[in-house]
Amino acid sequence: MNQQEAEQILKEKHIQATRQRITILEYFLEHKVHPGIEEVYEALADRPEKISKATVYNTVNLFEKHGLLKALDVGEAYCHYDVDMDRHGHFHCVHCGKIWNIPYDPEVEKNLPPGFEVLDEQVLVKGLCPECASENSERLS
Amino acid sequence: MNQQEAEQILKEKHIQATRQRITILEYFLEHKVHPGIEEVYEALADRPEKISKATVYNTVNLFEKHGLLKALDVGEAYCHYDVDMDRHGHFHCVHCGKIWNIPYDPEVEKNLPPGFEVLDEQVLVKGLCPECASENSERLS
DNA sequence: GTGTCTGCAAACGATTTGCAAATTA
DNA sequence: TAATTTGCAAATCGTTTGCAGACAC
Repeated sequence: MNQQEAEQILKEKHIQATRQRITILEYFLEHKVHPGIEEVYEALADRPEKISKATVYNTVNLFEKHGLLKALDVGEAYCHYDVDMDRHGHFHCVHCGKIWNIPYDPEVEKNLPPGFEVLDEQVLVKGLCPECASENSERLS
Repeated sequence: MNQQEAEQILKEKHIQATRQRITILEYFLEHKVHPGIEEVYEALADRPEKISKATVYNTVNLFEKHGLLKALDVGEAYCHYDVDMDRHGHFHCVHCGKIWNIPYDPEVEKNLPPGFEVLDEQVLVKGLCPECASENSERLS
């Protein structure tokens, strides 16, 4: 089902729908929780249609250029990617490393001096997720 | 003047005030507009007290750990650093690469589900600065 | 004097790239 | 068949690290 959806999306964007590109986009559609390159590569390694890491990199860059994905850099060594293009921010737990989507109000642009043209905005909050926060307070008590 | 200020700050933070650390912190205090490692290194290369790039890296990491600086990743290959620890966001011009400080209202936390503990937040807007935006519209007309 | 910091060069790790073989239309 | 894409391995580049000598206290 996602296979066909992925192929359809690629055709709409006028991106040649190769086996590898369909598989990678399908993976992103099924795993919207911000995978990294390594994660995509590992996940697809055991499939019959083997995909090299260079292809994962090139494909993800291509997708980003066409607006199918957004890079999400939380300060780790590598980058995460996000297929969800709706406006939302991210919460990054500095303890367990998990990333959550969070809502935020559209107020950034109203504070911008005139003349600036907005193309994209990112809101990133770092801290402790509920689980890690409670672990932490237990340790202290 | 900044020399003494830098030394003072280091002592307050209980960081051993070496010649290199004072020089690097002094540079950041004089250049708050988000320098990168390379920029700091190049700027201090002609000074009598030569500073290796490894030391710039180690020192900046040390400063960050002690809360003197914040890393600012706008998606370029390398990182920028910001000594201004007051709450503010950044505007990154994707055309000329310049970075501006911008204000934003504190509304992120109120949208956060309960249990999340905030340590830091970053607001990054990408787009065209007034200069590049007008250049761009001229080209189109 | 003793422990910490610096500089150098080598190591590292994520990402990109050149090119021949494979795949797509 | 012609043009594009893939896979591999090598290259790239920002950053980290090991270690001997230099410096701070």
